[in-house]
Amino acid sequence: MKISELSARTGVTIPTLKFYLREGLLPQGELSSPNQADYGEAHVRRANLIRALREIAGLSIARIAVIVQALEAGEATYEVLGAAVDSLGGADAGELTPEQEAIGTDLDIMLEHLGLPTRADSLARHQLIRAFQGARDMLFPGAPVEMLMIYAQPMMEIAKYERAATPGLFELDPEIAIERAVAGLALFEPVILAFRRMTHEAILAGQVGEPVNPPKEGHPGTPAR
Amino acid sequence: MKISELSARTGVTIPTLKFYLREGLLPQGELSSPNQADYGEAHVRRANLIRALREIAGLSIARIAVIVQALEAGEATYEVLGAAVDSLGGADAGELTPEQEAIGTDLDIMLEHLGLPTRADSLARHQLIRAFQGARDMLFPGAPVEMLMIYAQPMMEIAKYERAATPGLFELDPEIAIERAVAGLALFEPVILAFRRMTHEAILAGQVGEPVNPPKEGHPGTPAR
DNA sequence: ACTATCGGATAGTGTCACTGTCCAATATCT
DNA sequence: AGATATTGGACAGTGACACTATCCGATAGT
Repeated sequence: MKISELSARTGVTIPTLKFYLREGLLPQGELSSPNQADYGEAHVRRANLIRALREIAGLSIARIAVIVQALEAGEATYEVLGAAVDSLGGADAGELTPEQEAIGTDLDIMLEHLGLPTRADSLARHQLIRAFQGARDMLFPGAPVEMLMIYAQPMMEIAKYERAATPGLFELDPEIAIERAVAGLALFEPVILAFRRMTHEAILAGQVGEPVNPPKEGHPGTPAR
Repeated sequence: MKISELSARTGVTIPTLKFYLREGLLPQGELSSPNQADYGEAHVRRANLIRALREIAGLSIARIAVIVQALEAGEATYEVLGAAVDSLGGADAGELTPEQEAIGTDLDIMLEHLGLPTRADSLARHQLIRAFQGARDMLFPGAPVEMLMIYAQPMMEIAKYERAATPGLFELDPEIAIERAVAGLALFEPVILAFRRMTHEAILAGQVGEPVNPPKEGHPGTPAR
């Protein structure tokens, strides 16, 4: 397929597709003549992934490039997902202050209790440390990392449910599997945050304490009470 | 205090403070003479709030301005929090497509089951609809909104625990209470997302299925199993 | 008196994510 | 075959954004 068809299939304009090609987000098409290239389904999927990561997850082109390069390098699935995890949430690799290192030490203990191992070079860990420090200093000075348990346990549950909800993932083409894993990681983040925000708004409006109607049965999720 | 001291207290440079004053994010100081203004503790708190919303929550100046103007107008607490909820997550007020309206109808039913009322003009609802549509179309075409139950219930639980963890909130100066509520809403978002990302990475690395160590007892959060 | 700092106004900077224009070389239609 | 449209590629331009820099005349502190 030619670029105009790729544009029509994805809803991305031709100049923008050319920009993505230049930036290496989209692999080059196969040249059939000096000025004719052929694009395939992989390009359609990739273009959709890029748009989703940009518009829904809000990632910068530079961060998407990191993820895409990991994908492109044909790295092991968990390495690509590691790149995605590091890119989401937008922290850089700067050094931690001594105070942040101390938080990190406590955090590692908590993570071990939770059975949640962490790469030594995990940027997500840095992001977590910095975000916790910022939130704590502003809102709960001196609070220990254990206060994060109220977040860690439900989020781990969510992740496990999500994994359980996509059982056949690795029977797919590995490239597709990785793209789906990355997309799932990024695209449900706004959904998750929206529920928390809406709940807080409702609580403050005095409209939610305990649920008015008991939660439906049979749904996965946090068991009622 | 003068601007240089405000700068020293908050770590924000003087040109940036001047910029925030120009943009109306920071209220003007009290002029004691044509070229001397006096800033107080409220300015320190406000500057810290602005930096936190910018750097940790990643909000744009324009969105912070909306929140601050609601604060400034002395509106009721839940209205200010509503402005914050609408500003976080970065959706604009554009119209929904018919397909999105249909999702919205289903969503409203689900929210009612959950006992989670929603403002008619809630931008968070729009954000949720759009994010769900994007994620669904890319990953689970045709899936019903009920799939969001696995997110809704844990997030509602988290919000309720958070509220329970700050019992004295409204015995504070209302302005401080609102600032804390807004900050808490925004600043823990990266924390929440980090735990989900880290868990997915660990699951994919094959290191997490059921927790290696049983969760500690006595912690709030999703009960173990 | 004199240096430093002040508030305020205006202009400039760097980054980001596109977007526009131009070109010669095909492709496609008639 | 000829006319028209489209292609890939290079490169310049745009508009939004979040600051920074510079200048000014007026005070504050010593």
